[in-house]
Amino acid sequence: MLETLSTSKSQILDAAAHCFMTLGCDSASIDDIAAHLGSTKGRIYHHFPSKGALLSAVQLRAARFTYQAVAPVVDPAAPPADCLHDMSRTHVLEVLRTLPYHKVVLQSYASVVPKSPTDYEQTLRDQLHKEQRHYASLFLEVIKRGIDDGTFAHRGDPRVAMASILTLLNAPIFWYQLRDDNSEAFNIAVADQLADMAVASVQAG
Amino acid sequence: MLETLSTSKSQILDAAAHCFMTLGCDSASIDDIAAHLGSTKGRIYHHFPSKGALLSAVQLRAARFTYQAVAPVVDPAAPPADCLHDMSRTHVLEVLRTLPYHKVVLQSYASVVPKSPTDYEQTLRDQLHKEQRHYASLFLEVIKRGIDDGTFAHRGDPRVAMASILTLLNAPIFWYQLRDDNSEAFNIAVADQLADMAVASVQAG
Amino acid sequence: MLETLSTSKSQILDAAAHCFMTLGCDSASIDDIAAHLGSTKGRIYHHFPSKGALLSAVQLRAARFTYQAVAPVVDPAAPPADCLHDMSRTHVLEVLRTLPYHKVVLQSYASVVPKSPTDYEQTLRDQLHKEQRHYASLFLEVIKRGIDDGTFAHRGDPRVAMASILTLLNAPIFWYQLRDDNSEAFNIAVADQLADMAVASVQAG
Amino acid sequence: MLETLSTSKSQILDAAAHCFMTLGCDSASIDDIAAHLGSTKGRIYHHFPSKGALLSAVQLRAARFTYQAVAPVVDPAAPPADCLHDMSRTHVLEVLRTLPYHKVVLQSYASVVPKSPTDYEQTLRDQLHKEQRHYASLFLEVIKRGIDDGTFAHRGDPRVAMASILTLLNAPIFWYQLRDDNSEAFNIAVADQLADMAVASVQAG
DNA sequence: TATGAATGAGGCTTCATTCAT
DNA sequence: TATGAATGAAGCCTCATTCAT
Repeated sequence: MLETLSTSKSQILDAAAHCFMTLGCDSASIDDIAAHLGSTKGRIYHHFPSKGALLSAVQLRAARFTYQAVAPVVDPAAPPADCLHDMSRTHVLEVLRTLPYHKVVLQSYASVVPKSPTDYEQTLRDQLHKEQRHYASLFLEVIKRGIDDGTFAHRGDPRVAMASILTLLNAPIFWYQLRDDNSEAFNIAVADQLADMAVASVQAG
Repeated sequence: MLETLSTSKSQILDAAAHCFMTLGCDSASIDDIAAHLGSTKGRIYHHFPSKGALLSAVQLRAARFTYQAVAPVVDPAAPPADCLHDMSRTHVLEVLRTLPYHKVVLQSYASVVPKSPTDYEQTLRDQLHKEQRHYASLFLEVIKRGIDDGTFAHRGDPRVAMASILTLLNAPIFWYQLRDDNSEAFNIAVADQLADMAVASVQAG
Repeated sequence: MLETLSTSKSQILDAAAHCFMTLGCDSASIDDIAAHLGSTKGRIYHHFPSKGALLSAVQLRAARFTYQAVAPVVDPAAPPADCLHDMSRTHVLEVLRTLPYHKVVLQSYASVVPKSPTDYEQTLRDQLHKEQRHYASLFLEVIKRGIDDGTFAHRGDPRVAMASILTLLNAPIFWYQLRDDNSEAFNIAVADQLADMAVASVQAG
Repeated sequence: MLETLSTSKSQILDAAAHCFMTLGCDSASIDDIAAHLGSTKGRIYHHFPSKGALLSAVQLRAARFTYQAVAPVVDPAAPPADCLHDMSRTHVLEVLRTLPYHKVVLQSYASVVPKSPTDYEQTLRDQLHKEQRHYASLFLEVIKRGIDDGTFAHRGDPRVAMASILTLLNAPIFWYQLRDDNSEAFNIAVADQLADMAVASVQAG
């Protein structure tokens, strides 16, 4: 399931993520991506059967970036508030590190099903949604645990809380600008501030 | 500045918002919108000079929906926590009421500058950004006021807090499904839960 | 045949000639002409049944401008060289005076039959060609007279000579720029130079 | 600068020249040209980025046809009258040989700047004007030489004389009909008559 | 594996024209 | 007489995709 990617495939995915981010998923053409790679589109079509498949591959990689970063810090034995804080902080840092991929995911969250997806593309999309749900469940579990032990307030639907926290943690996708002078210290400060807010937003009064 | 729209223009905007939401800003074609209207695209081009201008008009309307709902409940004399709660609750309710428009705004937040915008389109986009900044400043002011009087915690940059809260309040855009059975009670429950979380996320520990 | 035009019609023709000249016969739209008039296209359609009819009316007026200027100076009793010189000089001066109209004629000389002309439009075009042939015959007659009496050289086909001379006299259409500082003296100098060249080009060596 | 064209590009240019000539620069559609080629418009857009670029390429080729024919007969050592006669005769013969291309040039002389030219299109147009000016200078030089040595009359501006002669030599573009029975003898007769007229038009009385 | 030519469907836009008022 | 809304046909151009090499 988590097969490693060839160098060529990985290069193509980076270029695709960059172009999808910069120009938009729909506006970026296969030619744009090929130009960014310094080759022709034939190369892309040898590795990915269609534009939709390429897009899904980018989104899948984005999901796996955060999963692989956050999963190790999940600790069912730790106090829920501490655990949620660690997970949140790690999530934000990873999102900032691999921003283009997550900007692409955002665009497709907003958008909708393609007009006529291939079977293969549909399979990829199903796989993506499955992994996204699994990742979200990591956050849902810790929140439920906190509600059960009284750490977190019991307000409305826990799934709404989870979705809202994940959205809050993704907020930098909207305003963070990739620059050369983005110091690691700045990223950490942002991650800490958002993790604090995330925990506070569900903490019992 | 807030000129009223002719009936024909307003109908076109509603249809455009619906199609942009359903099919995506890029995928939705002018023909799709015309078909939804039951007329020809000539009608659309008689009122809007380009697809980009139509999109900007939808986004501008979205910004004005929330502004006109929230501005009246801003009360500089009220305690910051109460004020922020009222504003948040009102914001969420208005977003749920006019969801298609805000889904469109989300998509264009994610996306990027069009490849070659007209001068006129650029003007519309500038106007939109100006009104969006003005709206955001309403939230920034109350947050600053709360930090100053000790109600809210002083964590990092207040602008990051403001942006994160607005993103959190917009979270239903990602998961809320328009249905016939969406009771007003459900909307109010969601709005209360999110307003609670928003205030808690910045409240002093 | 030479019915006088109403003021409104004449204004429309001037605007049309200006737009056709500036933007090109095909590129200039009825809206462009209406905008130049400061009204809407309805006004144009009240006076001219179609764009083709409007174009033909402009061309017809151009033909009549030169005819009405040159016809009076045709003098079958004068020496052919003198007569041709007077006609040529007068032609050039009139062309410079009513340049927009003649630029339009040039464009349609170059271009070709419209794809599907109306009967009415075809009638207008036939009328135009008839008047153009009649005007050309004035020049052909004096050239033939000069060849007969030995003033002019007998080289090849007299009709080729006539066509070439008319083209030479119209040459300023290609390079003359309408400006505020085009003095009458300048126009006269150009007219004299071209009339000299025209006569010399056929004069017996 | 004078790169050779691929076979495919050259075929496309021939078809374009023919269609532009037959139907007019504006009326001829890319589909018309593709139909004339027996292929799809995709093929044309693979080689030329826009209709304007295609038009400019045709015009550039026209300019180079006459330049490459006339440049070899320019002889600064020859008597001006002889030199001008040879150049004129050669020009006319070449124009008759490659008539479609020159009819296209005529149309665009008459017409005007496109409404919103691309940078690339503007570059092509500048290149064209540069080569046209250079070609015209060949004629201007010999005329000046004739005026200096007394062969040619000194009437007005030499540049007006040059422009008028070139226009006179291009006159057949207006009336010459491409037919199967256009004998070479006929072309030569026309070229001789026009060259005679051209030289006579500037000869000292 | 990669390229360059070619296709064909579809989208945006323009515009002459008509019509109700 | 003039306007403003609306239509429908057509044109330019883009682009994902295929194929021969």
